Amino acid sequence: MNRTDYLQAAEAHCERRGCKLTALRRQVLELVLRHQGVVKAYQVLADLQKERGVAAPPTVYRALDFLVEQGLLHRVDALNGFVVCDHFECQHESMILVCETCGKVQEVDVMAALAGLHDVADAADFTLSHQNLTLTGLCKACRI
Amino acid sequence: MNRTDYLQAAEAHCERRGCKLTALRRQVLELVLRHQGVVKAYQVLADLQKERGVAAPPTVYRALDFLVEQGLLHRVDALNGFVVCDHFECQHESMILVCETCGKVQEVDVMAALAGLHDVADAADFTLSHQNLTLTGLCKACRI
DNA sequence: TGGCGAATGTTACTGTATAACATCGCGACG
DNA sequence: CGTCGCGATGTTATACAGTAACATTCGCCA
Ligand SMILES: [Zn+2]
Ligand SMILES: [Zn+2]
Ligand SMILES: [Zn+2]
Ligand SMILES: [Zn+2]
Repeated sequence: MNRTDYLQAAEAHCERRGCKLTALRRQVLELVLRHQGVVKAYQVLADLQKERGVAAPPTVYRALDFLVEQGLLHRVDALNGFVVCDHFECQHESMILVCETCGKVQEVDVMAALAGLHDVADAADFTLSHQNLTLTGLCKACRI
Repeated sequence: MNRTDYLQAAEAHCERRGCKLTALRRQVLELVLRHQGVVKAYQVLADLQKERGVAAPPTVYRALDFLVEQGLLHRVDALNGFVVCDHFECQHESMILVCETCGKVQEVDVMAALAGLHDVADAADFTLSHQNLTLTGLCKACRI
């Protein structure tokens, strides 16, 4: 899916969910899309300032929070960052693989594998919510 | 295992690994042990200041980093915090369950369940390192 | 047109983490 | 005994991350 299609789909997605991808939110989403991999809030803020002169942290945090809420981005706790989700339409829990060497990030589907974790949690009398797991390791290129 | 035994075991553990649980590191570990559940670095810093007057962030961060390195603590990224590991002797990957309501934390053993995640990562040409997963949900008490 | 609620702007602050450099303490070695 | 080296700790300053609180604007609807 190219960037334009993505943004259009994202807008429709928000619409369906009863909220609006405003100009600002869209702009922030575009800025995140321009990077590959994880982006930090203050990087987005800097980019935003380049485009519109002034901008303060709450502006970008509010937009990022919104986008995460809508499932367009995932937050990556281990890196204090955000990644674009390219299958926000389907209901899923995210599993994000972060290469320790090059920092590259990929999201994989993990529904099945999570079953095992749910079992373990059940055994501990704990009800899991939706997860956003970040796993670290080595990507193909860096494994050599 | 009571606190004294724990500290003694921790010291031996470090010794075996070729490094030393110095007085400062031991003091920080004790401070973490005094809390149940997740502790934040700046909480430890405040406690440390109460005990020895002055202390700056690097002092406590260095000690915490050391303890994590030795496997005595796990870092909980999602909360910017740390928890004591009470089975640091055995080789394990941690899975930490955090209740979204009361904030209570428990670590469970998860070796088996991780097999599924390793399979998924393999399929994505990714070699997992040791993991420190944080899963959120509701604990027994808060599920009602 | 006026009023309401959501979104955004603005200021100021709290919390989290690290860089860089100074100093200390202690064992190895001549 | 010095003194060299090195790991641990102290100190200062700053970078990075996130939020509270309040002001203002904007778009929609009565
Ligand atoms: Zn996703
Ligand atoms: Zn890599
Ligand atoms: Zn553990
Ligand atoms: Zn609970």
